[in-house]
Amino acid sequence: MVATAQTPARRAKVACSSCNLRELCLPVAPSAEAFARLDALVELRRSVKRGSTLFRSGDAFEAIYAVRSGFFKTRVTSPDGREQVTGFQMAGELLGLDGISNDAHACDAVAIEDAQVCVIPFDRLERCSREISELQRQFHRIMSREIVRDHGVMLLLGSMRAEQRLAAFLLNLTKRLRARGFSGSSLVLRMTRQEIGSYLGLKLETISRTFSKFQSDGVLEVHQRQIRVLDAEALRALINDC
Amino acid sequence: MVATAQTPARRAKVACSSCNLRELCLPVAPSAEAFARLDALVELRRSVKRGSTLFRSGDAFEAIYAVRSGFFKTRVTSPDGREQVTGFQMAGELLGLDGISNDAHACDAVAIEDAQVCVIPFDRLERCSREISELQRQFHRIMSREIVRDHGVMLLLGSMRAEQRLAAFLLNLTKRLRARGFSGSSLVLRMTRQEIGSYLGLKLETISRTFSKFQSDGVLEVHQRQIRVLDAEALRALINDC
DNA sequence: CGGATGCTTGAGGTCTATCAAAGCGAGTGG
DNA sequence: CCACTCGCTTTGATAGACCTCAAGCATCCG
Repeated sequence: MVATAQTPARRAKVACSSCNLRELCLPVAPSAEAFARLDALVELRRSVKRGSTLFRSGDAFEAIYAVRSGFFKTRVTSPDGREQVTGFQMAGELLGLDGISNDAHACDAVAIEDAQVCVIPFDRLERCSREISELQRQFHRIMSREIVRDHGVMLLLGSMRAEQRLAAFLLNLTKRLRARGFSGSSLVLRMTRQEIGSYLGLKLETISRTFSKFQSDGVLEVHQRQIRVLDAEALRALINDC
Repeated sequence: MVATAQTPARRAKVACSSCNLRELCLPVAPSAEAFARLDALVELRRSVKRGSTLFRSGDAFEAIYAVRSGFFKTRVTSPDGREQVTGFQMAGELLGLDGISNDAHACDAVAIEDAQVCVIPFDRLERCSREISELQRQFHRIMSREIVRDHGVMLLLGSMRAEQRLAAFLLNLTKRLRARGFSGSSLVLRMTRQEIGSYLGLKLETISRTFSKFQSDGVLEVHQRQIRVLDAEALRALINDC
């Protein structure tokens, strides 16, 4: 591992007010005055090399993180080593909310490609959100959105079959990519079949087979991790019909 | 439906400071001054008859609710009518956090036995938590705990088999009952096999069969909804060993 | 008492997991 | 530059867990 791989800090100029992700991220500031205060929120950035962790279950909770670039997965592990991917995070999304409850992180956050995050010290965020009610509201919204998202995953895991799960996964992914200015019909998966499978409660072979089926049905074009969505409507129909 | 079934309000004297659930609930107030302010948080109580809803998906979000007595389930429903129970809530637990994200509730909360809740208007809670940092922190802890809990359910749904799921469910239930002063070795289920099954991603027949297996293994004694845990260690072993 | 609701149990079917082998692609070192 | 290796993916054959369908039983309540 190279020395720079884990560089914990980089004193680059950090300013939420001029960040092109601010529409998607934590700080929705209404007034100029609020924005000025917000810029003090983020202390520094941190780079995380592909394959290494931003934090691990059990680590002391100090800060939450906003993904600036790259891609993460979060996972929980049971005592006996069962592993479950609980989510994939891309630019503008927050990591670490699980740590608040016990002052210690409850999952691992692993970069699945080289990434950079903004470090938001949590005590500072709480202090700030006591003074800027819009920030407080936005933070609450984001936590709530995470809860709603998790409920959606529970619905998926509890009641859908393999094809429906993968369809839902792809539609969710393309929606988030589209929100970031990508086409949404053509995408490169950043995660392995195994990671997708873990997230969806399926085995990697099942993911692979389902991709193949979608391809032979003319719904997708699949070349390894290169995916082209040919018939998004068919994916949507899978979920909404029976 | 009876007129009293949906009685929206009851102007009983409501005071968190003298509530016997305060250890489990939202308001952990450190100072007497803080407690005085907290008592203004809860506006009123509301009774919910068994089978009727506290709120439904789509309802405008105004308040969160603390269960004072009774038992709730929350459920999400997909467009095509698939239903997933996302949780069971007992005294001292909060309901409605899902509504913050969109100013509208994202799930249904159904009383599965006659219940009473404290209504906590959300704007008031936010205002209050801007002034009492301990309340703010506690509220954040509770939201975070909900996220961590959901991740645990995802692990369960994504990687456990029927026996393990039911074992985990029972252990969770007895733990929460014990925290409320009940024995934990003997309990009465408030929910049907179907509701348990929905929560665990299984069919009611599978729940029934698994109960029967636990009984023939000498782990449980089952008489309909009357459950006696004979060998909690065996349940724990099911989850922790492969 | 009789109907409604929920629970139990059986038999057979389906979906997904498991095990196994081969193919592809990217990166490495000779 | 090519051969090699390693990680990831694809595909097949088989097995197992859970679902589906169906019937009968228990419990509650008007």
